[in-house]
Amino acid sequence: MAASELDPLLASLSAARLQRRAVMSTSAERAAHALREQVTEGTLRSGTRLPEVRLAEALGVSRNTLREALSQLVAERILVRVEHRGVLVATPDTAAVRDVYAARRIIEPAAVLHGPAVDAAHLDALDAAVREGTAASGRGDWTGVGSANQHFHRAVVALAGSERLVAQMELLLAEMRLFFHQMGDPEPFHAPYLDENAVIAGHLRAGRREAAATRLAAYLGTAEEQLVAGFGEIAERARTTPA
Amino acid sequence: MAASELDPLLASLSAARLQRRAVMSTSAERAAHALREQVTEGTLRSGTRLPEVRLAEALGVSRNTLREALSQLVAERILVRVEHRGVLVATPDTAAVRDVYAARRIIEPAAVLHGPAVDAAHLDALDAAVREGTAASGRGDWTGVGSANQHFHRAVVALAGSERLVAQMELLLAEMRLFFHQMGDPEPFHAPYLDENAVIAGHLRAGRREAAATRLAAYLGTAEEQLVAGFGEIAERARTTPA
DNA sequence: CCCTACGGATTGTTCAACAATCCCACAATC
DNA sequence: GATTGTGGGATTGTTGAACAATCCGTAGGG
Repeated sequence: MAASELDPLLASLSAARLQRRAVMSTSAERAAHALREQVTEGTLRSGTRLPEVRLAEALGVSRNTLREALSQLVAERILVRVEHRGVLVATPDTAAVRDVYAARRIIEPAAVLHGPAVDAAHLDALDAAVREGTAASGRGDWTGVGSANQHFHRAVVALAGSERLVAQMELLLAEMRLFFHQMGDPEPFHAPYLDENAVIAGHLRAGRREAAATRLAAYLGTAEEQLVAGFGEIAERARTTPA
Repeated sequence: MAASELDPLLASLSAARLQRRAVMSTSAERAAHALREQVTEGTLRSGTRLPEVRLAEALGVSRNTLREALSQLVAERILVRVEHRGVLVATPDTAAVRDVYAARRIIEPAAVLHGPAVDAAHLDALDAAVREGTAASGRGDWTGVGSANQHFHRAVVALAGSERLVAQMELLLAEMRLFFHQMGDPEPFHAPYLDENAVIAGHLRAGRREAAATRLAAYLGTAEEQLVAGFGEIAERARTTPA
């Protein structure tokens, strides 16, 4: 009947409505988004307390609404809540680095090896992230390189074909931003991996999954050790120069 | 109506609230815990709406506190929030099953193969879960078998040595409970896997990681197909008997 | 130097209210 | 008869103010 003519239109309309909803969202989500950005950009540094009243005023929302936003970020491990003391920006330690990398070493190589969704779209996403990284590197924009790296690893996990796995990976990657912000000079933690990403993307495009997986696994191992060493230096400095 | 269906539940919730007060810290967490339990136990079925005022009264907390709890459960994918319509118990579909299993097929075999934490404590946890399952099966307690199964797979992922990965796995397993509650007869979805769990635990205790991993991967494949078939039947029934 | 009491600040939680939005039933229209 | 307005009621999103519980720094007292 005429309904079949109408169906695609109806579908596009309802899709547009959902999208508008997702963009506008509720004020709690907007507040959470703003805070998350401040933390991942490094404007809010690890350990800073977030007093509810002042923060609520600054964000233009009520305290109750703010608390919903804070709870969400606590669930994402970006913030930490201490009872009757408030929420603070999480301060990762060596154990956090080891834990995150233990998870990544399970997920990422397995996605590369066994992911069922190695198709054109996902390969293009990988290449796009690689290009984004080299472009940012050319500008000396190391924060940009960090974002590009994040996009690369999200694209890697997307090969598994699971929205949920990607969402969980994004939590790990957001926590990684906290790691980097604790390092002094970001360049040595990002620069060496630009070429690695390109090589891995090339392997995958050529169908050499095992090569890509082993390269990625090695990559994750050295990156972890480098970060742990960085945290060791921080601890050393804190020990020798007490407040 | 849905109201009369909800009432006895509300009563039981308010009864349990005194019990938990001493154990858990904040009342938002207590409320979230109580609700999560009701959903995973199957008392609250998929699709039921959770009106804020009545639920807040039943749990003995204010509406604002309840909203914090609901937000947390929404983040866990146990509940779904529709703007201006409220939160409902999530109703998974075939896509959700496929997505969850895509994630599990990445994480679990990799944890078995490459997990660095295959020590006595973790092997004991596996065996304990196996015993818990056979015991529950002996009582004909299929909900108990489901819990034991959940514990088994949590123990499998714990081999990876990452708290965060275990936490993420627990979200997937909680969502699995929703799948099972939509199936009519739980037995065929739990019984076949008791022996499999025992075999896998045995392989791991003997150091045969590859054998354990391949067995686990096959296991996950058949379980997924079985669940998808179950959901197909539900859809079929809904199509042939319209409301 | 250690302990303790005290006061201010912050959180945990509640309550009451209002606008925005959705749902449903009913009337009006073609 | 099916489709389209059109209230009215219920529910959510959000706010503001309030109070008790708890923490933290500080000032005395031993």
